Amino acid sequence: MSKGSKKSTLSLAALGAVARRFRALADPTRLALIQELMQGERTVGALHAAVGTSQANASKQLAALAAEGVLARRREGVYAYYRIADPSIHALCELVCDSLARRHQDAWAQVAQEVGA
Amino acid sequence: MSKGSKKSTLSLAALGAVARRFRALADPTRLALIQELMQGERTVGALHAAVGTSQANASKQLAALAAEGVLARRREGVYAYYRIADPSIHALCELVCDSLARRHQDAWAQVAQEVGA
DNA sequence: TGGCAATATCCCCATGTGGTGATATTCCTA
DNA sequence: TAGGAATATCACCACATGGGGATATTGCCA
Repeated sequence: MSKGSKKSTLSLAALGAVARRFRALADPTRLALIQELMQGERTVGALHAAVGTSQANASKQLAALAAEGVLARRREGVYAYYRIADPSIHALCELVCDSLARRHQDAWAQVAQEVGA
Repeated sequence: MSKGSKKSTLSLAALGAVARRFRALADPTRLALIQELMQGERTVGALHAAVGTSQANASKQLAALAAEGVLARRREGVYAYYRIADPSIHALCELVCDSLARRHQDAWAQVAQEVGA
């Protein structure tokens, strides 16, 4: 079980940590919250209004993202301002979006080819 | 509901697709299978032995990853060879690993600072 | 201090899903 | 063609989790 010997083989614990990070991003509501935060710091109220979910759910999902280190929270009086804490989030979402776009493009091309043939 | 006017705002459907892609990577067993496949094409038998899960579960998880476009399958007689179909997987995992490593490093630094103070 | 607004937490439910054992399917070979 | 090995599928269970309503907590202001 000593993991460090091989060059890039991760232990089960490390795989679990990576999985939890991915799981934090594996929900449309949380992605919508993150997308809103791409434009800058926002309060819980503004976020739950923009995303269209309940205040309770927005607070819960934001807390989950903050617990995973994806977001950071700042208190200012009654307001709680959330912001993106992990700069890699941008690159992650871009990578996935590009991959999905290419996949859809390929699917279209294949359909066109089949129809044309 | 039509929100496509802004430049980089994704629709709910698009967010769902991105979420499903992330969800495919949000499991330690599936990540272990992918990690094994980083070294090249493998059969289901070799993968379930290397990862340490049951044959049924390995087959199910591999099928799920293939359905999401992450993996591709090739039949050769009785054997089913799986391989990584989406090249962005490497970059995705590297990004997350680097981010987690930096986070742990920062946590250590903070502990050291608190102890030293 | 009383009241209101913003946020977090608690309880509950419905659904999704990882895992397993048993079974079906498919293909090779003797 | 019969048997066996590799893979996929099915039925099922246990559990995690997204979501909502109600409520608690906190801080501001009149």
